[in-house]
Amino acid sequence: MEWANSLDPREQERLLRERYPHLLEEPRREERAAERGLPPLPGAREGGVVTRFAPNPDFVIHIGNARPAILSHEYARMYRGRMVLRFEDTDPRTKTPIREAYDLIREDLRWLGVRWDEEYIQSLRMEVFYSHARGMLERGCAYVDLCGEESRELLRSGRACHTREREPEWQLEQWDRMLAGEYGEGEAVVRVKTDLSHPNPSVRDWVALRIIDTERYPHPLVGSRYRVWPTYNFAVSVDDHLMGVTHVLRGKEHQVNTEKQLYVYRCFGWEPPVFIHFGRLKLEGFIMSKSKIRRLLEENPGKFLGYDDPRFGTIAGLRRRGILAEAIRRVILEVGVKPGDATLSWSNLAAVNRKLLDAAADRVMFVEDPVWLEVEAGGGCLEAEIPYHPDRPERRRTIRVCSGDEVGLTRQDASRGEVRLMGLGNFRVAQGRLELVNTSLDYARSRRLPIIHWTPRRGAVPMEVLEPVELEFRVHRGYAEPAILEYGPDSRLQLVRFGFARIDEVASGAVRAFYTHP
RNA sequence: GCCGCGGUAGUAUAGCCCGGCCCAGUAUGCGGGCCUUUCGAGCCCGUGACCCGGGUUCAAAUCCCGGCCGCGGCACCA
Repeated sequence: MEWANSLDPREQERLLRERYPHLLEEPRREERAAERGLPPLPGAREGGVVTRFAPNPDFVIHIGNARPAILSHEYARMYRGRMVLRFEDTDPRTKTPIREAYDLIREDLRWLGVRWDEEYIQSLRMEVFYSHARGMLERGCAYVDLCGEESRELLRSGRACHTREREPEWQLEQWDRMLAGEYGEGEAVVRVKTDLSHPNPSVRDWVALRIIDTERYPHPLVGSRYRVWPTYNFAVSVDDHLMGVTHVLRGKEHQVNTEKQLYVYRCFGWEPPVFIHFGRLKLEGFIMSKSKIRRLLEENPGKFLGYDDPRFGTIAGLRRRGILAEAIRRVILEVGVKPGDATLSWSNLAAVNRKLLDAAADRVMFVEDPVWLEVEAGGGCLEAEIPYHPDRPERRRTIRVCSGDEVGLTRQDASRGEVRLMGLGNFRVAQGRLELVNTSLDYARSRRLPIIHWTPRRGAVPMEVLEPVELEFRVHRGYAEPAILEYGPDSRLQLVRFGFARIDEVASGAVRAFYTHP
């Protein structure tokens, strides 16, 4: 084994091919297995799958929300079905939608590669919910509860408001009164008749529609046009059916909601979709919670950059840090639809991202906290021709360095004695100077000289790389070689021997970037 | 507290439905080597897991029972 390890990889492969050709077949089969994506969807048939992603536009989405979005999209595509995007904005009071969030969510989804075929906004479909509320009342599946607070007590002990027993005509009359604005908040609600002895009290005669004073809490899209609003469970049931949704993929926090929603399907005689609930998805070391992020933003003005701060687990934050959409897709597809919770490790996401980035990102030299040393090259000049990417040697820049010029090295490299400056030549560090030994690469190899990154002082660009560490930034200050100015914001680079980074801002000749990962 | 759902290496996942091919596969991490004008990538080797306890069985990660732990829900939120 030791012998085999000491061989050149090419030699290893050659020997393998010669002696054990069947072993080389093996990886290909495994590779195919690894690419086999999601498990089949129960009850799915080609062309007959409709999925949906239904966010509340009260904030941007995070990587946990990306799971249902990506999975829904992926399954719809897998079966050549459709995907619906539906904004669930039916609570202008406690989960007030934000006007900008609709677009921010669309943008995040598009960036993630999620394509939807239809889009709906629930606050624009109020008449649909009203007519179905009427339908429920007509059929005796629901009633108008006029008991207010008392109902909660009643329901807790398996009883209900006396209006539950009234006939449909009476219910419809009350319903019209609700719509006419004759009742205030809390005075009248429409409840769905369920099993009053259901073990979960919240399921017992759950509320389908309630009154919200939109004069006080206007909705960002429809203002105070409506006072009667459907609850999540009612709106979802109606819409999922009307939109032909066949498969609902959502987190397990919705398990109980599924039970509630089934009452609506039963009332109308609709066939319910297949419900699939999966566990929570967290990203190690990141804050994902809407409320927490909002609080941090409010309580520390100036400390955070916004909802897309790279220290947050929002899609926008990960994007700003330099994570690629494809990396997020891959890890989410790998996690799949298990009911258990999953905590993505950062190193795992980083590894997937690195693999993708490595093929694409140009290599540029950035020297943190440089030591400037004067070059002594026998009075002459040297030119370093360095490819931007090892796989594309034809694209390269030239850096010219003459005797008397200064170049910057990291403190550590400057204390090494003899080094090879990448692309330039071999130098001895002595008395604060860099003395040229020769330019032979073979020499550097035979002496096993460290091959290091560097920057000329002339034209060096001040650069700051911000590395997210929990809720802080570790700031790396230094200088990058002049070529960095060829890249604008949103460029993703590999800073040689430092790590991957995404340029966030280039202002007055200085660059600010975020450290993505090693 | 009540209801529901889960527990495979540091992390994620395969296998569990239909017990043997699993002294458990893969990815990532970690350790080492080779290669390479990067401490990156690639290649090779190694490392490390079936929550615990009973039971059924010739045979259990897989089936049954009990326990422990984790998560979710218990809104006129979504």
